[in-house]
Amino acid sequence: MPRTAAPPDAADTSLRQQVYASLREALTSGRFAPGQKVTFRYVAGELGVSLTPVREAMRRLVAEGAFEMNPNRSVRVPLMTRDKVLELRDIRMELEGLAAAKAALAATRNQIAGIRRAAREIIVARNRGDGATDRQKVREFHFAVYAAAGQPTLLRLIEGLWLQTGPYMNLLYPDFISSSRGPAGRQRLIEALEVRDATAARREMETDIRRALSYVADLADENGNIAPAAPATAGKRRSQPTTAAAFELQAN
Amino acid sequence: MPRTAAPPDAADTSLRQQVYASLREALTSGRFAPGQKVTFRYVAGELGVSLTPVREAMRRLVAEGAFEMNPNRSVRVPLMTRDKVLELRDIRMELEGLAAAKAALAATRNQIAGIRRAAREIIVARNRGDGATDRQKVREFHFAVYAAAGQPTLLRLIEGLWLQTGPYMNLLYPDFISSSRGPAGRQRLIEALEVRDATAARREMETDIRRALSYVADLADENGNIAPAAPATAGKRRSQPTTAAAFELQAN
DNA sequence: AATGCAATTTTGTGATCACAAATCCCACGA
DNA sequence: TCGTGGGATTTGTGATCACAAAATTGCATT
Repeated sequence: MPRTAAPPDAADTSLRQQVYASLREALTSGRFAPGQKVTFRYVAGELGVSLTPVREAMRRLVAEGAFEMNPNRSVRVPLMTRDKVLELRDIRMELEGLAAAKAALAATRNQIAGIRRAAREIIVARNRGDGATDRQKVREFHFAVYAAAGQPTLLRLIEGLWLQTGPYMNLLYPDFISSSRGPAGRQRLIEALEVRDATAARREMETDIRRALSYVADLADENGNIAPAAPATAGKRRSQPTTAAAFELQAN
Repeated sequence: MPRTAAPPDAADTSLRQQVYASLREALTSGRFAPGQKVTFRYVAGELGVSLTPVREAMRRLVAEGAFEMNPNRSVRVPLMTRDKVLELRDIRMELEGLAAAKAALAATRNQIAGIRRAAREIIVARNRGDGATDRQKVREFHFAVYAAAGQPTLLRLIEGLWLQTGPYMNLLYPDFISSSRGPAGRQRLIEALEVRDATAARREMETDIRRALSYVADLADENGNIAPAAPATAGKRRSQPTTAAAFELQAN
């Protein structure tokens, strides 16, 4: 079937957008291993669509740095190196620090309440030992702050940066959580938002990011590589166990 | 013809990449007016290629914010508003300030020489009243600094931001240049790079960007719009003078 | 002259086809 | 046992086709 009509309202229901959302979700939830090759036809087959929307979605992800492309024109999940982590750390400190500062000046009472709620849910999930929910809520907490800044371009840039660190934050979560210093920093950040102290909000956000990504950088081996040099191909020639669960089209 | 072989070396010779480069050039050189509608078929016809590479190139530019897409799925050059300029100003101060600081720590003697050369060429062009060369050299000066930072992800982000401000910097150049404070700031920046003073380099870069974009923001009318609310369509139905020179495929 | 409204054209989207470059596989020989 | 070469397969790229939603035009009526 060539197409299905577009509902009157609803944001973007194009297949391209759904494929994009699906791949994003697959990346942030760690469904693809770093270094893994991902072919257009594999994704198209998995999602039951033609190559066209897959190509556009994957090209966009390549442009965003979530995938990388060999000179031999094959697409893979980027391998992380110490240098790249340190670069991302410094960029994120700037941009997410800026967003926190803006949020301190602009956040509404409702937005602060939402941020506080996310902070509570992190504690609950962590006490239960529920890693998946923990990570999800940490993400919600951060993006609730960034959304409160009310700067759409800034938000878009930050989303792109999270997408690049995403697969690794999942992979390294166990090591990572054990070094966490707990909810004190988030509490101080929330207080800074309440009293409109942009400088303090920025400082707390920068400190949090510096700690997290410096920790990740220290996990690098002597060659500067961070995760397993795991090859793996998702294009499956030679059956391949296909242990990874197939992913599905996301409605956006 | 379906394809032409790819040279052994050379970066990316795909049509998609060439179309992307062509549109980028057209945007930064002000060949498209803000608010102008740009259709896939128009670009494809102008460049003599099929829709496929044009779609991929333009979608990427939409993702980067260089084009924007109506809910009715038509692509246009974004209109600039005061709020957007101020947001871009603050983001660029952070990122380009960071790049300048990193450049101060990492720039080689050769790189500094190249930066100094660009600074000289700005002066020459400006004295000649050659606006086009002036703008080009200003761009080269800045990107020579950013390249010296040696941070590929940071460089990519900055390029995306310049692409968003690009069409307007051209449009507003005459007003803009009259308010410029001359080469003193660039000279101080170069000196900071030479003595490896990251703090001073960052300060100079931030000051430069703040001044330039604050000036642009002040050009907004009472509605917050900056450039002409010029409609215009490049899809040309109803002949249209077609004053704009056709643009060409770029080799990268 | 202004305003609806239907017919026509334009335009974005997705599927499919053709082709060449990469990659893989397997047999063959040192 | 370890390359090595050549044929088969996979895979990205670009062109083309089909279709529906939008935009535009043309005409009729007030």
